[in-house]
Amino acid sequence: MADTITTRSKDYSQWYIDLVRSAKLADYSDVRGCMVIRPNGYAIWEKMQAALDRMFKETGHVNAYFPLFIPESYIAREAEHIEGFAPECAVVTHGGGEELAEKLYVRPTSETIIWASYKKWIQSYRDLPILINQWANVVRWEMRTRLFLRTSEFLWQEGHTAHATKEEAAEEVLRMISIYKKFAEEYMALPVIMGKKTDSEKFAGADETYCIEALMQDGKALQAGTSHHLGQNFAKAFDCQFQTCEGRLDYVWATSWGVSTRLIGALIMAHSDDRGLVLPPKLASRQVVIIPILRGDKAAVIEQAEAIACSLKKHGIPAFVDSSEQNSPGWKFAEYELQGIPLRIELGPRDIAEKKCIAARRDTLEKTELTLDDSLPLEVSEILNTIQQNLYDRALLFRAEHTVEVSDYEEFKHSVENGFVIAHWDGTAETEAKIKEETKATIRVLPEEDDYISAYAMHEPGTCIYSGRPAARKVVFAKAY
RNA sequence: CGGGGCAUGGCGCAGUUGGUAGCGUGCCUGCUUUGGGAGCAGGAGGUCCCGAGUUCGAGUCUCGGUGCCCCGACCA
Repeated sequence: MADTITTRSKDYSQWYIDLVRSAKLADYSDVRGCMVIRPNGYAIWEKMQAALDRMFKETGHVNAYFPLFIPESYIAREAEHIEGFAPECAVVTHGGGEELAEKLYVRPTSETIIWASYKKWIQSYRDLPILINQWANVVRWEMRTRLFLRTSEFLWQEGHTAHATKEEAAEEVLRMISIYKKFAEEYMALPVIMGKKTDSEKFAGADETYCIEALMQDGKALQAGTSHHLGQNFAKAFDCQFQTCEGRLDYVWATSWGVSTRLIGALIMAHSDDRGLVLPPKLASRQVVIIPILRGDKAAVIEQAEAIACSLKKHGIPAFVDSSEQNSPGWKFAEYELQGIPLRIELGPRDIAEKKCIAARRDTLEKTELTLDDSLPLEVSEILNTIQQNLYDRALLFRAEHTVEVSDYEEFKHSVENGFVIAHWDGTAETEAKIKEETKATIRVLPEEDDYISAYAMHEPGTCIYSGRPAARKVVFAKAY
Protein backbone atom coordinates (compact mmCIF):
# COMPACT_ATOMS: atom_id res chain seq x y z
CA MET A 1 0.00 0.00 0.00
CA ALA A 2 1.17 3.47 -0.78
CA ASP A 3 0.75 6.61 1.30
CA THR A 4 -2.79 7.33 2.31
CA ILE A 5 -3.96 10.76 3.26
CA THR A 6 -6.38 11.41 6.09
CA THR A 7 -9.62 12.73 4.59
CA ARG A 8 -10.56 16.37 5.03
CA SER A 9 -13.85 15.49 6.68
CA LYS A 10 -12.16 13.26 9.24
CA ASP A 11 -9.42 15.66 10.32
CA TYR A 12 -8.67 18.72 8.22
CA SER A 13 -5.50 19.57 10.04
CA GLN A 14 -4.10 16.05 9.70
CA TRP A 15 -5.14 16.00 6.03
CA TYR A 16 -3.00 19.07 5.48
CA ILE A 17 0.06 17.56 7.15
CA ASP A 18 -0.37 14.22 5.37
CA LEU A 19 -0.71 15.97 2.03
CA VAL A 20 2.36 18.17 2.46
CA ARG A 21 4.47 15.21 3.40
CA SER A 22 3.19 12.61 0.95
CA ALA A 23 3.23 15.03 -2.00
CA LYS A 24 6.86 15.63 -0.95
CA LEU A 25 6.38 19.38 -0.64
CA ALA A 26 8.13 19.70 2.70
CA ASP A 27 9.47 17.67 5.56
CA TYR A 28 10.22 18.31 9.20
CA SER A 29 13.85 18.95 10.01
CA ASP A 30 15.79 18.20 13.16
CA VAL A 31 15.61 21.87 14.07
CA ARG A 32 12.52 22.69 16.06
CA GLY A 33 9.94 24.59 14.07
CA CYS A 34 12.01 24.62 10.89
CA MET A 35 11.11 22.74 7.74
CA VAL A 36 12.89 21.40 4.73
CA ILE A 37 11.27 22.62 1.53
CA ARG A 38 11.61 19.74 -0.90
CA PRO A 39 11.94 20.11 -4.67
CA ASN A 40 8.19 19.73 -5.30
CA GLY A 41 7.45 22.51 -2.83
CA TYR A 42 10.32 24.71 -3.87
CA ALA A 43 9.23 24.49 -7.51
CA ILE A 44 5.94 26.14 -6.53
CA TRP A 45 7.84 28.89 -4.71
CA GLU A 46 10.01 29.47 -7.78
CA LYS A 47 6.93 29.87 -9.96
CA MET A 48 5.50 32.33 -7.44
CA GLN A 49 8.76 34.24 -7.27
CA ALA A 50 9.04 34.50 -11.04
CA ALA A 51 5.53 35.93 -11.44
CA LEU A 52 5.79 38.33 -8.52
CA ASP A 53 9.28 39.47 -9.39
CA ARG A 54 8.13 40.35 -12.89
CA MET A 55 5.19 42.34 -11.51
CA PHE A 56 7.46 44.19 -9.09
CA LYS A 57 9.88 45.13 -11.85
CA GLU A 58 7.07 46.22 -14.16
CA THR A 59 6.11 48.73 -11.49
CA GLY A 60 9.62 50.14 -11.19
CA HIS A 61 11.05 48.14 -8.32
CA VAL A 62 14.57 46.73 -8.13
CA ASN A 63 16.04 43.94 -6.06
CA ALA A 64 18.79 44.27 -3.46
CA TYR A 65 20.06 42.37 -0.45
CA PHE A 66 20.60 43.46 3.14
CA PRO A 67 22.31 41.59 6.00
CA LEU A 68 20.75 38.72 7.89
CA PHE A 69 22.05 40.15 11.17
CA ILE A 70 20.68 43.30 12.73
CA PRO A 71 22.44 45.10 15.61
CA GLU A 72 20.32 45.15 18.75
CA SER A 73 20.42 48.94 18.84
CA TYR A 74 18.73 49.13 15.42
CA ILE A 75 15.85 46.89 16.43
CA ALA A 76 15.33 49.04 19.50
CA ARG A 77 15.02 52.33 17.59
CA GLU A 78 11.33 52.15 16.82
CA ALA A 79 9.30 51.64 19.97
CA GLU A 80 6.32 49.69 18.64
CA HIS A 81 8.57 47.70 16.40
CA ILE A 82 10.78 46.31 19.16
CA GLU A 83 7.78 45.67 21.36
CA GLY A 84 6.19 43.66 18.57
CA PHE A 85 9.19 41.69 17.40
CA ALA A 86 11.84 41.39 20.12
CA PRO A 87 10.09 38.59 22.03
CA GLU A 88 10.12 36.33 19.01
CA CYS A 89 13.65 36.94 17.80
CA ALA A 90 16.65 34.64 17.65
CA VAL A 91 19.71 36.48 18.93
CA VAL A 92 23.38 35.81 18.21
CA THR A 93 25.59 36.42 21.22
CA HIS A 94 28.87 34.82 20.13
CA GLY A 95 31.03 34.94 17.02
CA GLY A 96 34.44 33.46 16.36
CA GLY A 97 34.41 31.99 19.85
CA GLU A 98 34.09 35.37 21.53
CA GLU A 99 31.15 37.11 23.09
CA LEU A 100 29.96 39.95 20.84
CA ALA A 101 30.16 43.53 22.06
CA GLU A 102 26.65 44.06 20.67
CA LYS A 103 24.13 41.29 20.19
CA LEU A 104 22.97 40.59 16.66
CA TYR A 105 19.34 39.82 15.95
CA VAL A 106 18.56 37.38 13.17
CA ARG A 107 16.16 39.48 11.09
CA PRO A 108 12.47 38.95 11.82
CA THR A 109 11.87 41.64 9.13
CA SER A 110 14.30 44.18 7.72
CA GLU A 111 12.85 47.66 8.21
CA THR A 112 15.51 48.71 10.68
CA ILE A 113 18.61 47.58 8.86
CA ILE A 114 17.28 48.90 5.58
CA TRP A 115 16.44 52.31 7.02
CA ALA A 116 19.95 52.55 8.45
CA SER A 117 21.11 52.40 4.82
CA TYR A 118 18.39 54.69 3.50
CA LYS A 119 19.56 57.35 5.92
CA LYS A 120 22.93 57.31 4.15
CA TRP A 121 21.45 57.31 0.67
CA ILE A 122 18.84 60.03 1.00
CA GLN A 123 19.65 63.75 1.20
CA SER A 124 17.38 65.34 -1.33
CA TYR A 125 13.96 64.87 -2.87
CA ARG A 126 15.99 64.01 -5.99
CA ASP A 127 17.09 60.78 -4.27
CA LEU A 128 13.48 59.70 -3.99
CA PRO A 129 11.64 57.48 -4.43
CA ILE A 130 13.63 54.40 -3.52
CA LEU A 131 11.79 51.27 -4.59
CA ILE A 132 13.68 48.24 -3.35
CA ASN A 133 12.59 44.65 -2.91
CA GLN A 134 14.50 41.85 -1.22
CA TRP A 135 14.03 38.09 -1.51
CA ALA A 136 15.19 36.61 1.76
CA ASN A 137 14.67 34.33 4.71
CA VAL A 138 13.54 35.61 8.10
CA VAL A 139 13.31 34.04 11.54
CA ARG A 140 10.55 34.38 14.11
CA TRP A 141 10.71 32.12 17.13
CA GLU A 142 7.13 30.89 16.94
CA MET A 143 5.52 29.03 19.81
CA ARG A 144 3.60 26.70 17.57
CA THR A 145 4.49 25.92 14.01
CA ARG A 146 2.73 24.40 11.03
CA LEU A 147 4.38 23.43 7.74
CA PHE A 148 4.38 26.42 5.38
CA LEU A 149 1.77 28.35 7.39
CA ARG A 150 3.97 29.18 10.32
CA THR A 151 7.58 28.07 10.66
CA SER A 152 10.40 29.56 12.68
CA GLU A 153 12.32 30.32 9.52
CA PHE A 154 10.51 31.17 6.32
CA LEU A 155 11.19 32.56 2.88
CA TRP A 156 9.57 35.75 1.68
CA GLN A 157 9.99 38.93 -0.22
CA GLU A 158 9.93 42.30 1.52
CA GLY A 159 9.58 45.54 -0.37
CA HIS A 160 10.83 48.70 1.33
CA THR A 161 10.16 52.03 -0.31
CA ALA A 162 10.97 55.62 0.55
CA HIS A 163 8.94 58.60 -0.68
CA ALA A 164 8.87 62.39 -0.54
CA THR A 165 5.20 62.67 0.34
CA LYS A 166 2.61 60.92 2.39
CA GLU A 167 0.32 60.68 -0.62
CA GLU A 168 2.94 59.07 -2.80
CA ALA A 169 3.62 56.47 -0.09
CA ALA A 170 -0.11 55.83 0.21
CA GLU A 171 -0.30 55.20 -3.54
CA GLU A 172 2.55 52.74 -3.28
CA VAL A 173 0.85 50.87 -0.46
CA LEU A 174 -2.27 50.46 -2.58
CA ARG A 175 -0.33 49.63 -5.73
CA MET A 176 1.42 46.75 -4.00
CA ILE A 177 -1.60 45.28 -2.25
CA SER A 178 -3.33 45.39 -5.62
CA ILE A 179 -0.47 43.46 -7.16
CA TYR A 180 -0.83 40.85 -4.44
CA LYS A 181 -4.53 40.62 -5.12
CA LYS A 182 -3.92 40.24 -8.83
CA PHE A 183 -1.32 37.56 -8.19
CA ALA A 184 -3.57 35.63 -5.79
CA GLU A 185 -6.50 35.69 -8.18
CA GLU A 186 -4.80 35.24 -11.53
CA TYR A 187 -2.02 32.85 -10.59
CA MET A 188 -3.15 31.13 -7.42
CA ALA A 189 -6.80 31.07 -8.53
CA LEU A 190 -7.52 32.30 -5.04
CA PRO A 191 -10.19 34.97 -4.50
CA VAL A 192 -9.17 37.44 -1.80
CA ILE A 193 -10.71 40.38 0.00
CA MET A 194 -8.51 43.46 -0.08
CA GLY A 195 -8.75 46.04 2.64
CA LYS A 196 -7.39 47.51 5.86
CA LYS A 197 -6.54 45.96 9.19
CA THR A 198 -7.90 47.38 12.41
CA ASP A 199 -5.44 49.16 14.70
CA SER A 200 -4.98 46.10 16.88
CA GLU A 201 -4.17 43.85 13.91
CA LYS A 202 -1.71 46.32 12.37
CA PHE A 203 1.98 45.67 11.76
CA ALA A 204 4.21 46.78 14.64
CA GLY A 205 5.41 50.21 13.58
CA ALA A 206 2.89 50.91 10.83
CA ASP A 207 0.33 53.71 10.56
CA GLU A 208 -1.87 51.58 8.34
CA THR A 209 -1.81 47.96 7.23
CA TYR A 210 -3.55 46.73 4.10
CA CYS A 211 -4.03 43.02 3.54
CA ILE A 212 -5.56 40.39 1.34
CA GLU A 213 -7.61 37.76 3.14
CA ALA A 214 -8.49 34.37 1.71
CA LEU A 215 -10.87 31.67 2.86
CA MET A 216 -9.69 28.09 3.28
CA GLN A 217 -11.80 24.95 2.83
CA ASP A 218 -12.29 24.51 6.55
CA GLY A 219 -13.85 27.94 6.88
CA LYS A 220 -10.83 29.62 8.43
CA ALA A 221 -9.30 32.78 7.02
CA LEU A 222 -5.69 33.19 5.99
CA GLN A 223 -3.86 36.48 5.60
CA ALA A 224 -2.09 36.04 2.28
CA GLY A 225 -0.22 39.30 1.93
CA THR A 226 0.28 42.69 3.60
CA SER A 227 1.28 46.20 2.58
CA HIS A 228 2.07 48.79 5.23
CA HIS A 229 2.07 52.55 5.29
CA LEU A 230 4.86 53.22 7.76
CA GLY A 231 4.33 56.97 7.82
CA GLN A 232 7.47 58.74 9.02
CA ASN A 233 7.99 56.35 11.92
CA PHE A 234 11.14 54.66 10.68
CA ALA A 235 12.54 57.84 9.11
CA LYS A 236 12.24 59.50 12.51
CA ALA A 237 13.71 56.52 14.32
CA PHE A 238 16.72 56.56 11.98
CA ASP A 239 16.82 60.33 11.61
CA CYS A 240 16.34 60.14 7.88
CA GLN A 241 15.51 63.63 6.56
CA PHE A 242 15.64 65.07 3.08
CA GLN A 243 15.51 68.52 1.53
CA THR A 244 12.29 69.14 -0.35
CA CYS A 245 12.02 70.97 -3.66
CA GLU A 246 10.98 74.04 -1.66
CA GLY A 247 14.18 73.78 0.35
CA ARG A 248 12.56 72.64 3.62
CA LEU A 249 13.68 69.62 5.63
CA ASP A 250 11.21 66.77 6.07
CA TYR A 251 11.26 63.18 7.19
CA VAL A 252 10.97 60.51 4.50
CA TRP A 253 7.72 58.57 4.06
CA ALA A 254 7.95 54.79 4.03
CA THR A 255 6.11 51.63 3.00
CA SER A 256 6.87 47.96 3.32
CA TRP A 257 5.06 44.97 1.87
CA GLY A 258 5.52 41.23 1.77
CA VAL A 259 4.32 37.76 0.94
CA SER A 260 5.88 34.53 2.12
CA THR A 261 6.05 30.79 1.57
CA ARG A 262 2.82 30.77 3.55
CA LEU A 263 1.21 31.30 0.15
CA ILE A 264 2.04 27.67 -0.59
CA GLY A 265 -0.02 26.69 2.44
CA ALA A 266 -2.86 28.87 1.18
CA LEU A 267 -2.68 27.25 -2.22
CA ILE A 268 -2.91 23.78 -0.71
CA MET A 269 -5.77 24.54 1.64
CA ALA A 270 -7.81 26.37 -0.98
CA HIS A 271 -7.84 23.84 -3.80
CA SER A 272 -6.56 20.42 -2.83
CA ASP A 273 -8.66 17.32 -2.15
CA ASP A 274 -8.49 13.92 -0.49
CA ARG A 275 -6.39 12.52 -3.34
CA GLY A 276 -3.70 15.13 -2.84
CA LEU A 277 -2.47 18.41 -4.20
CA VAL A 278 -4.42 20.36 -6.81
CA LEU A 279 -2.24 22.97 -8.49
CA PRO A 280 -3.43 25.82 -10.70
CA PRO A 281 -1.69 25.34 -14.06
CA LYS A 282 0.00 28.74 -13.84
CA LEU A 283 1.92 27.64 -10.74
CA ALA A 284 2.66 24.09 -11.88
CA SER A 285 6.22 23.64 -13.09
CA ARG A 286 5.02 20.47 -14.79
CA GLN A 287 1.58 20.97 -16.30
CA VAL A 288 1.11 17.72 -18.21
CA VAL A 289 2.26 14.17 -17.47
CA ILE A 290 2.04 11.63 -20.25
CA ILE A 291 1.72 8.04 -19.17
CA PRO A 292 2.33 5.44 -21.85
CA ILE A 293 0.54 2.13 -21.37
CA LEU A 294 3.38 -0.24 -22.10
CA ARG A 295 2.01 -3.32 -23.80
CA GLY A 296 2.43 -4.67 -27.29
CA ASP A 297 4.96 -2.58 -29.18
CA LYS A 298 6.36 -0.67 -26.20
CA ALA A 299 8.93 1.27 -28.19
CA ALA A 300 6.26 2.62 -30.52
CA VAL A 301 4.11 3.76 -27.59
CA ILE A 302 7.03 5.52 -25.91
CA GLU A 303 8.00 7.14 -29.17
CA GLN A 304 4.49 8.50 -29.66
CA ALA A 305 4.38 9.72 -26.03
CA GLU A 306 7.68 11.54 -26.46
CA ALA A 307 6.43 13.08 -29.68
CA ILE A 308 3.39 14.45 -27.88
CA ALA A 309 5.55 15.84 -25.06
CA CYS A 310 7.80 17.45 -27.61
CA SER A 311 4.97 19.16 -29.46
CA LEU A 312 3.49 20.42 -26.19
CA LYS A 313 6.83 21.82 -25.10
CA LYS A 314 7.17 23.59 -28.44
CA HIS A 315 3.94 25.36 -27.60
CA GLY A 316 5.24 26.39 -24.20
CA ILE A 317 3.43 23.71 -22.20
CA PRO A 318 5.75 21.97 -19.74
CA ALA A 319 5.09 18.27 -20.27
CA PHE A 320 6.95 15.12 -19.41
CA VAL A 321 6.68 11.40 -20.03
CA ASP A 322 6.89 8.77 -17.32
CA SER A 323 7.83 5.67 -19.27
CA SER A 324 9.45 3.84 -16.37
CA GLU A 325 8.45 0.19 -16.08
CA GLN A 326 9.05 0.03 -12.36
CA ASN A 327 5.58 1.22 -11.52
CA SER A 328 2.23 0.28 -13.03
CA PRO A 329 0.08 2.84 -14.81
CA GLY A 330 -2.32 2.76 -11.87
CA TRP A 331 0.47 3.67 -9.51
CA LYS A 332 1.47 6.56 -11.73
CA PHE A 333 -2.09 7.87 -11.96
CA ALA A 334 -2.31 8.00 -8.19
CA GLU A 335 1.16 9.44 -7.73
CA TYR A 336 0.73 12.34 -10.14
CA GLU A 337 -2.69 13.12 -8.75
CA LEU A 338 -1.06 13.29 -5.33
CA GLN A 339 1.52 15.69 -6.76
CA GLY A 340 -1.13 17.86 -8.34
CA ILE A 341 -0.05 17.70 -12.00
CA PRO A 342 -2.98 19.57 -13.64
CA LEU A 343 -3.44 17.30 -16.65
CA ARG A 344 -2.64 13.64 -17.33
CA ILE A 345 -2.54 12.12 -20.78
CA GLU A 346 -2.90 8.35 -21.06
CA LEU A 347 -1.66 6.74 -24.22
CA GLY A 348 -1.78 3.04 -25.16
CA PRO A 349 -1.59 0.93 -28.33
CA ARG A 350 -5.40 1.03 -28.64
CA ASP A 351 -5.35 4.84 -28.62
CA ILE A 352 -2.58 5.08 -31.14
CA ALA A 353 -4.49 2.76 -33.47
CA GLU A 354 -7.51 5.05 -33.17
CA LYS A 355 -5.39 8.24 -33.35
CA LYS A 356 -6.52 9.51 -29.97
CA CYS A 357 -5.45 9.76 -26.33
CA ILE A 358 -7.15 10.16 -22.97
CA ALA A 359 -6.84 13.42 -21.05
CA ALA A 360 -7.69 13.38 -17.33
CA ARG A 361 -8.19 16.68 -15.48
CA ARG A 362 -6.84 16.87 -11.95
CA ASP A 363 -9.39 19.41 -10.75
CA THR A 364 -12.54 17.51 -11.76
CA LEU A 365 -11.01 14.05 -12.39
CA GLU A 366 -12.93 14.03 -15.69
CA LYS A 367 -11.54 12.05 -18.59
CA THR A 368 -11.97 13.12 -22.20
CA GLU A 369 -10.66 11.86 -25.53
CA LEU A 370 -8.36 14.04 -27.60
CA THR A 371 -7.45 13.51 -31.24
CA LEU A 372 -3.81 12.92 -32.02
CA ASP A 373 -3.12 15.59 -34.59
CA ASP A 374 -1.69 19.09 -34.87
CA SER A 375 -4.55 20.56 -32.86
CA LEU A 376 -3.49 18.70 -29.70
CA PRO A 377 -1.30 21.44 -28.15
CA LEU A 378 -4.06 23.98 -28.64
CA GLU A 379 -6.66 21.70 -27.08
CA VAL A 380 -4.38 20.96 -24.13
CA SER A 381 -3.73 24.64 -23.70
CA GLU A 382 -7.46 25.31 -23.62
CA ILE A 383 -8.03 22.61 -21.04
CA LEU A 384 -5.30 24.10 -18.86
CA ASN A 385 -6.94 27.52 -19.10
CA THR A 386 -10.26 25.96 -18.20
CA ILE A 387 -8.72 24.30 -15.16
CA GLN A 388 -7.17 27.58 -14.03
CA GLN A 389 -10.53 29.35 -14.38
CA ASN A 390 -12.49 26.52 -12.81
CA LEU A 391 -10.32 26.54 -9.70
CA TYR A 392 -10.93 30.24 -9.26
CA ASP A 393 -14.67 29.95 -9.89
CA ARG A 394 -14.94 27.03 -7.50
CA ALA A 395 -13.08 28.91 -4.76
CA LEU A 396 -15.17 32.03 -5.33
CA LEU A 397 -18.39 30.04 -5.11
CA PHE A 398 -17.14 28.38 -1.93
CA ARG A 399 -16.40 31.78 -0.45
CA ALA A 400 -19.82 33.12 -1.40
CA GLU A 401 -21.47 30.09 0.17
CA HIS A 402 -19.38 30.54 3.31
CA THR A 403 -20.00 34.23 3.79
CA VAL A 404 -22.99 35.26 5.85
CA GLU A 405 -24.24 38.55 7.15
CA VAL A 406 -25.58 38.49 10.67
CA SER A 407 -27.08 40.96 13.10
CA ASP A 408 -27.58 38.66 16.08
CA TYR A 409 -24.63 37.80 18.35
CA GLU A 410 -25.74 34.22 19.02
CA GLU A 411 -26.02 33.63 15.31
CA PHE A 412 -22.61 35.27 14.91
CA LYS A 413 -20.98 32.80 17.30
CA HIS A 414 -22.37 29.90 15.33
CA SER A 415 -21.69 31.29 11.85
CA VAL A 416 -18.11 32.26 12.50
CA GLU A 417 -17.22 28.57 12.71
CA ASN A 418 -18.00 28.18 9.00
CA GLY A 419 -16.38 31.08 7.22
CA PHE A 420 -16.54 34.83 6.81
CA VAL A 421 -19.13 36.68 8.84
CA ILE A 422 -20.11 40.22 7.95
CA ALA A 423 -21.44 42.29 10.80
CA HIS A 424 -21.63 45.82 12.16
CA TRP A 425 -18.83 46.91 14.48
CA ASP A 426 -18.80 49.98 16.70
CA GLY A 427 -15.17 50.73 15.82
CA THR A 428 -13.72 50.23 19.30
CA ALA A 429 -10.77 48.05 20.22
CA GLU A 430 -12.65 46.91 23.34
CA THR A 431 -15.44 45.33 21.33
CA GLU A 432 -12.94 43.74 18.99
CA ALA A 433 -11.03 42.25 21.94
CA LYS A 434 -14.17 40.97 23.64
CA ILE A 435 -15.35 39.22 20.52
CA LYS A 436 -11.94 37.64 20.07
CA GLU A 437 -11.92 36.48 23.66
CA GLU A 438 -15.39 34.97 23.47
CA THR A 439 -15.32 33.46 19.99
CA LYS A 440 -11.66 33.43 18.88
CA ALA A 441 -12.83 35.27 15.79
CA THR A 442 -11.04 38.43 14.73
CA ILE A 443 -11.77 41.28 12.38
CA ARG A 444 -9.97 40.10 9.30
CA VAL A 445 -10.44 43.09 7.10
CA LEU A 446 -12.23 46.37 6.51
CA PRO A 447 -12.81 45.90 2.77
CA GLU A 448 -11.60 48.59 0.39
CA GLU A 449 -12.87 47.14 -2.89
CA ASP A 450 -15.90 48.77 -4.47
CA ASP A 451 -17.40 45.48 -5.68
CA TYR A 452 -17.21 43.89 -2.28
CA ILE A 453 -18.36 47.00 -0.46
CA SER A 454 -21.46 47.36 -2.60
CA ALA A 455 -22.22 43.62 -2.66
CA TYR A 456 -22.50 43.55 1.12
CA ALA A 457 -23.39 47.21 1.67
CA MET A 458 -20.34 47.47 3.92
CA HIS A 459 -20.73 51.21 4.52
CA GLU A 460 -24.33 51.03 5.64
CA PRO A 461 -24.66 52.28 9.24
CA GLY A 462 -26.29 50.02 11.80
CA THR A 463 -26.01 48.55 15.27
CA CYS A 464 -22.89 46.86 16.60
CA ILE A 465 -23.21 43.08 16.72
CA TYR A 466 -21.67 42.98 20.19
CA SER A 467 -22.17 46.27 22.03
CA GLY A 468 -25.45 47.35 20.48
CA ARG A 469 -24.00 50.83 19.99
CA PRO A 470 -24.28 52.69 16.70
CA ALA A 471 -21.90 51.38 14.06
CA ALA A 472 -20.75 53.35 11.06
CA ARG A 473 -19.94 50.31 8.95
CA LYS A 474 -19.76 46.55 8.67
CA VAL A 475 -16.54 44.54 8.84
CA VAL A 476 -15.46 41.00 7.97
CA PHE A 477 -14.91 38.57 10.84
CA ALA A 478 -13.46 35.04 10.80
CA LYS A 479 -11.34 32.65 12.74
CA ALA A 480 -7.87 32.80 11.29
CA TYR A 481 -4.70 30.78 10.83
C1' C B 1 4.39 28.88 28.98
C1' G B 2 -0.09 25.43 30.47
C1' G B 3 -2.52 20.47 29.05
C1' G B 4 -2.01 15.71 26.47
C1' G B 5 0.70 12.04 23.58
C1' C B 6 4.86 9.66 21.36
C1' A B 7 10.18 7.93 20.97
C1' U B 8 11.83 0.14 18.32
C1' G B 9 15.13 -1.45 10.55
C1' G B 10 14.17 4.28 5.59
C1' C B 11 8.71 5.13 6.85
C1' G B 12 4.28 3.36 9.71
C1' C B 13 3.62 0.20 13.82
C1' A B 14 3.37 -4.52 17.31
C1' G B 15 6.11 -6.37 21.28
C1' U B 16 1.99 -10.49 26.69
C1' U B 17 3.79 -11.89 33.86
C1' G B 18 11.25 -8.95 32.48
C1' G B 19 13.93 -14.47 29.10
C1' U B 20 17.01 -15.49 21.30
C1' A B 21 13.56 -8.16 18.45
C1' G B 22 8.88 -8.93 14.99
C1' C B 23 4.94 -7.26 11.23
C1' G B 24 3.36 -4.05 7.12
C1' U B 25 5.41 -0.97 3.60
C1' G B 26 9.73 0.67 1.23
C1' C B 27 14.70 -0.99 -0.55
C1' C B 28 18.07 -4.80 -3.45
C1' U B 29 18.13 -9.45 -7.07
C1' G B 30 15.48 -12.42 -10.55
C1' C B 31 11.17 -13.89 -13.28
C1' U B 32 6.16 -12.88 -14.72
C1' U B 33 3.22 -8.31 -15.34
C1' U B 34 1.36 -3.18 -16.97
C1' G B 35 -5.89 0.95 -19.26
C1' G B 36 -6.67 3.08 -11.36
C1' G B 37 -1.41 2.40 -6.17
C1' A B 38 0.54 -5.76 -9.73
C1' G B 39 2.24 -11.15 -8.34
C1' C B 40 5.79 -14.88 -6.87
C1' A B 41 10.62 -16.28 -5.03
C1' G B 42 15.11 -14.91 -2.69
C1' G B 43 17.91 -11.02 0.08
C1' A B 44 20.00 -6.69 2.81
C1' G B 45 18.92 -3.55 6.73
C1' G B 46 18.36 -2.56 14.36
C1' U B 47 23.78 1.31 19.71
C1' C B 48 15.05 -0.54 20.83
C1' C B 49 16.13 8.43 22.15
C1' C B 50 20.17 9.43 26.14
C1' G B 51 22.03 8.51 31.24
C1' A B 52 21.81 6.16 35.86
C1' G B 53 19.42 2.33 38.86
C1' U B 54 16.86 -2.60 40.19
C1' U B 55 17.95 -7.71 38.31
C1' C B 56 21.38 -13.74 36.83
C1' G B 57 18.99 -11.10 32.73
C1' A B 58 15.71 -4.66 30.79
C1' G B 59 12.66 -2.72 24.37
C1' U B 60 9.70 -4.02 28.84
C1' C B 61 10.32 -2.01 35.74
C1' U B 62 12.25 2.79 38.65
C1' C B 63 14.44 7.71 38.59
C1' G B 64 16.47 11.76 35.81
C1' G B 65 17.28 14.07 31.10
C1' U B 66 16.45 15.17 25.77
C1' G B 67 13.68 15.54 21.36
C1' C B 68 9.31 15.70 18.54
C1' C B 69 3.98 15.86 17.61
C1' C B 70 -1.06 17.40 18.95
C1' C B 71 -4.56 20.92 21.75
C1' G B 72 -4.62 26.34 23.88
C1' A B 73 -2.31 31.83 24.72
C1' C B 74 1.53 34.90 20.56
C1' C B 75 2.17 35.42 15.21
C1' A B 76 3.12 36.17 7.95
